[in-house]
Amino acid sequence: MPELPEVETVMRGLRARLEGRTIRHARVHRADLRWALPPGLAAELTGARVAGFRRRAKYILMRLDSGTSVLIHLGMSGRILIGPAGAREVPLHEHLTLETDDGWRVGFVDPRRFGSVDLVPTDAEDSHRLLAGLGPEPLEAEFTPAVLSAALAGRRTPIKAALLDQGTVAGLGNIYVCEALFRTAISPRRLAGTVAGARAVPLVAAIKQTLAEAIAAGGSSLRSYVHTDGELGRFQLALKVYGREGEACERCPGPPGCAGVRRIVQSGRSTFYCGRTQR
DNA sequence: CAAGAATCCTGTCAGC
DNA sequence: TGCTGACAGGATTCTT
Repeated sequence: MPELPEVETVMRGLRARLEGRTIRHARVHRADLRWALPPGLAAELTGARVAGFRRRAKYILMRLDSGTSVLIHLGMSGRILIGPAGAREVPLHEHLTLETDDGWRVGFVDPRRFGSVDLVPTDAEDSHRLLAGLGPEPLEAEFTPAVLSAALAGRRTPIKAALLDQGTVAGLGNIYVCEALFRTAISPRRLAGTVAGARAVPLVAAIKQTLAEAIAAGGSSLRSYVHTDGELGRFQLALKVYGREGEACERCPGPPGCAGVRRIVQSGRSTFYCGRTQR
């Protein structure tokens, strides 16, 4: 749900509210998420001072002064709600609530419970089993055409599936893979191995641009996803193909040349693309 | 080994 | 209005 730009936006919202603050109370309302919340979570958080934040792929890491980091994954439907402390009612599907020393409450809300929260030593964050297999960060300098080419070479899965694989590049999801492939006019059905080499150059650029623009717009925000401040992201207005089945593709004059944006299913997920210009 | 399907869970929306 | 089925931003685990 939240992909890299949404997670980045949420992480920045948390940083603005929590960095440097002390957590006065922490309470777990429900522990059976994708993975069970660690039994010591509330105790670890209570009284801790928040040192800082970091994002890796679609994960948020909240570093505590104690030397422990809180690893947060929003799954498909996870959100962070921030408001003034003191409300007596726990919002529906809020599984974890924090209260800060300066009077704010921060809630982790996740109806589908595909998200998770875990603890990891700050000096070994990247060794956590959920982070250990991740590919390069797409917005960092380490993500180059040569690196992507090496990851795609020889693979016979569709490029769509290869880019959704977090070991190829970390943080892309269904929306931004569709958008980046549209921008580079690469068919989502093309075998990944054939994108290694020359085609990887514009693809890397398009991935970086698409993600950067989405972050600048505060994410895409379809349906349930809401920012920490409760506002909806604006990037959905800029989506060219995702969720636009049947609409005219902006590169095509329309029928009879192009039937508009198509939707197909690849490995169980919807793919949106232009059948005429994406080859 | 690698690729695709099944799976976890709840909410929403379209169609009848 | 109410019911039913399809579908949803993810990522692991199970089957071919």
